[in-house]
Amino acid sequence: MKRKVTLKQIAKELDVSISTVSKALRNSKEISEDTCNKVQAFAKLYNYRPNNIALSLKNRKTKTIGIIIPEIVHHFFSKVIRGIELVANKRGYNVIVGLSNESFSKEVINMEMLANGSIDGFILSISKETLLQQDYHHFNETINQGMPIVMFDRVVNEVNCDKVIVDDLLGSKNAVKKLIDNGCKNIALITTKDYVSVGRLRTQGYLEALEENKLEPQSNLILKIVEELDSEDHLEDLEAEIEGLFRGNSKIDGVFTVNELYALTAMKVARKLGKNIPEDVQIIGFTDGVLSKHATPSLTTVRQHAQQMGEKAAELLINRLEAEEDDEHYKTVVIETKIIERNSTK
Amino acid sequence: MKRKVTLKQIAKELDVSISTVSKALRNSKEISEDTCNKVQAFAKLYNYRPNNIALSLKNRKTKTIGIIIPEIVHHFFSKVIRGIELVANKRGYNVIVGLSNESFSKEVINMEMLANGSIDGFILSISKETLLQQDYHHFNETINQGMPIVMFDRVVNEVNCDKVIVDDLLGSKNAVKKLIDNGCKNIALITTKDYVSVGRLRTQGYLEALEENKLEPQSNLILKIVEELDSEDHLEDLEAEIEGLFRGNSKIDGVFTVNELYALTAMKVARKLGKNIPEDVQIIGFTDGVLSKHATPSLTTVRQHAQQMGEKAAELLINRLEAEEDDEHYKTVVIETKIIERNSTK
DNA sequence: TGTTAACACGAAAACGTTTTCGTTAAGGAT
DNA sequence: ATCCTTAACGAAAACGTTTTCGTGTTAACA
Repeated sequence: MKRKVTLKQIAKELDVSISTVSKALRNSKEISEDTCNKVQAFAKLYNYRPNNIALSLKNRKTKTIGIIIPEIVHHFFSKVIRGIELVANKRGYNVIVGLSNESFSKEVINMEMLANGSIDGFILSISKETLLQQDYHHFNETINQGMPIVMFDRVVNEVNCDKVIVDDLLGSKNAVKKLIDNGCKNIALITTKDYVSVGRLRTQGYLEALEENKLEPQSNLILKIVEELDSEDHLEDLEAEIEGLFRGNSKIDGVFTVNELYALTAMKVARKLGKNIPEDVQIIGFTDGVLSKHATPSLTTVRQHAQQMGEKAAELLINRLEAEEDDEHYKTVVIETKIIERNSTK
Repeated sequence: MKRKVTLKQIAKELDVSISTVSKALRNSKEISEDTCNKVQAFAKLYNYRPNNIALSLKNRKTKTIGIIIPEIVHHFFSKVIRGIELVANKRGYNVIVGLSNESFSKEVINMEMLANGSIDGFILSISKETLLQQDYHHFNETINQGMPIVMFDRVVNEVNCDKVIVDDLLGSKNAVKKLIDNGCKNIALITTKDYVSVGRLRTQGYLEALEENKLEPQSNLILKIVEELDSEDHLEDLEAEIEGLFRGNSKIDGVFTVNELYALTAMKVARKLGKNIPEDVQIIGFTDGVLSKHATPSLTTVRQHAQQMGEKAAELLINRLEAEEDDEHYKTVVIETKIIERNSTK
């Protein structure tokens, strides 16, 4: 087992100084061609690679991006990571991942672990608990220490930084419009509680679409799911809630949901109640994940371009990291959504 | 914007030496109580945190684990990551992710980037291209340089290291046995080409189950899909292939597939051909992902316990990293599979 | 012969820690 | 008055780089 070889060892072996070795490897013209060749040959032979940690310490930058997301077993977030990784690697950066698991304290701890020199900047999406508590001091402190942050998807006005978001409002509005254009008169909304910003915005899009089409919003058509039911373990409860919605309103002929799972469950319930999709009820879900494409019938969805979001976020961060002077002007990039028509709508 | 404060700055400010500050912060009894308090108060005020990079350089360990996986937008791999992250964080390690994208060269490059000091050890699953080329020198070189590797799922005998695998053979065998017990006489297999080790093993399990039950394997019941059709973009081609399988053999009453997607597609095709599931055809898929649970009918699967695999892999790696003397004896941990019965079987 | 310039290289600082090994002064023992 | 111990602290090395600034040698030139 041969340990990694260092400049010092090469220097000793070749009986020159460390500086000479370093310069020779970088083809400095201070060093004679002879010595250069000798050093390079030796380095190649022993497979010399500069130690990243030493370089990081010296350069005061790590060429590493920290990602904090609430959950990784999730199509949307893993696609974002892929996008980040793609451009990060292309530009010579590594990516280090922390999971907040939707918990405030894990988010804080993870950020603290990484902020102490391990990374150059953050790309993150805020955990639900943090959104609920509205405590954003850890973000602002990090930024104050000179470490840039780019937020995506779940963002917040209280923090001044670059952001990448989907146009939740417009995306939802267009989806609901589509249902209206397709002839739906009684469109139900299945959404989350309002403190999740994306839930709130998508709800707003729903309402605006109704309003623009002179449809009266009816409170008994709107179902706000408490977050506990989101987990895979409470599918029956979720199903029961949605069944309640349908039973309470037999005229429902369209459903818009803020995520895939709600949409699939709604389809399941509708079928169970003897309704045909899309003939009797048309359904559109926000978030285009794996489930939608393979559902029966396949689900019409609002695609978010998750990978593109990741790419954009990485670009914003790296540009800022490599900018000469720091730009106090923070951008918010809006990624357009797109309706993917499948078989759950006419 | 206040930059991160260092020992040197504290020392200067308090007019003591760097050593004194360092010791005071660690409550060394070499330092008077008075000085200790003063230093600690100052450090707290300025929110001093030791620089991880400097510590890494000094200690010659980074407390960071490198993960290389072929693909992150994949339920199985993201669950493994979650498992790794879980125990890594618990034991004070961070996790840095590299994606090989199933490419040999990206795998090599990613490993080289991380191996030069950024991490203490690897957890990885081999890319398809690497498996195809059977070139494992980068793994062995890494290990030779003293950096431990733990492989999971896609492993290979040519590399001597700790491994965590699912019992693909037994899992498949049991699944096929179940189909046989349920009355199936003509069981089709939809698998991948043999160079993917898991595909090969699962195929073998299928064959053994048949053999043990005195059923003759029929080559026209076995469909080996070329990897290109795996992607989401070639769903129709995949469908066509599977339809060919069914049309070529109308007596098929059971199907075992090596992944979820094949299973779902098989269900789709069967339905299209007027067959009822599970009455006419029963289906079991390997890999218990999101699709299975939400399919219609829901899919009976072989669960792999991906998160548990990640946890185990992380344990193995960290134990080795923190072991006093290095143990030349490498373990292979086998994670038991479990059949999750749903509605695609009787 | 003396001055200068080019060449080839080395010493040392710096990045931020921790730790070993002094060093100084005070105080007690003899 | 001398010796020894102890408390409290500082200097310096080490981790592995890069880079700035010497420095010595040689050759060219007046």
